[in-house]
Amino acid sequence: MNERPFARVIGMLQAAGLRPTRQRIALARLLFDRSDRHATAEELHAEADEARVPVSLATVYNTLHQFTEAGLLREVVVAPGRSYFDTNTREHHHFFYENSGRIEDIPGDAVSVSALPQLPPGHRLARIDVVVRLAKDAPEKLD
Amino acid sequence: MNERPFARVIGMLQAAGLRPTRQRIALARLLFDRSDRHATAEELHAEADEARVPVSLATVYNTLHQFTEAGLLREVVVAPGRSYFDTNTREHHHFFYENSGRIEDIPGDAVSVSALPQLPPGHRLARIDVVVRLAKDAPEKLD
DNA sequence: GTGATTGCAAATCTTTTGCACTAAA
DNA sequence: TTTAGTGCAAAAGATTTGCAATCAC
Repeated sequence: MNERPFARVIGMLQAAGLRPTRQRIALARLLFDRSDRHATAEELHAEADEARVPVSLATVYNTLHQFTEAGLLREVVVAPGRSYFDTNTREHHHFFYENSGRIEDIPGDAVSVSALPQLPPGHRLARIDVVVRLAKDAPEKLD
Repeated sequence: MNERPFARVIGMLQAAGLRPTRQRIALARLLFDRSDRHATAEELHAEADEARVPVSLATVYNTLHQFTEAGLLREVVVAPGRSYFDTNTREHHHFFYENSGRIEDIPGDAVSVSALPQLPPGHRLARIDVVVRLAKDAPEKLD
């Protein structure tokens, strides 16, 4: 196997102040080798198993949150009962396919908020999330 | 007490095709006697108990979903692990106070989406949700 | 009466936690 | 070594479901 990806990922972890352990390296590779990824903990756990890197689900959860705190991921909440973790941490928004539960980035600034409301006193803007919810169009169309 | 509210609420339920049972009437009154309400199932259940109308938590959940399907409520997802039900079903958006977990309507069209992205084929727009996430103001002013 | 609705408790699902064990520095 | 990180299994929430009892029509 080549080791370029390992090196990149190890550097990324160290830069974030996270010890590059076997499981963190494996999860980071799965997450960041593809951009604009929206993974749930469960999905990532399954992928790790398939990739022959056994990691406990608890560690997947811990790791996702550590990555999020370190700014490597962004947590996206669009559906009740589960969180998605987005490898795209730049400012952007999402399509949400209500039928399949899939999330997808809205490219570039194809959507933007036109006017900012007056913020309540004592508060600052943390982030604006725009979710464009999509339903299946016609009776016979698939997702 | 007075029975105007009962009549209004019973009519609302019947119009929605829901049999006006004691617990649905009680929950509807709690929900709709105040506008722009954002209740969680747990909160509403507690309120019902306080109002001396014992309703099981399961029924609260069922009722909230029935009301939502009937178009009387709108489910809002902003934080992992819990759903809010909004009595305002018109097009509008939300402030989310990250510290307290509170939701608040953004008045009028103080916020609006400027440009709609091209929708993926086979899909139609179900809804656009804009969440303006607020954090407590920092001691020092940043930019 | 008859079918819709409710309540309860158990079941599910996602996520978190406590703690002994293991591995990175 | 020493300390951070991991795994497991149990716990914690939030939500749902199965089914007998109850209520609206």
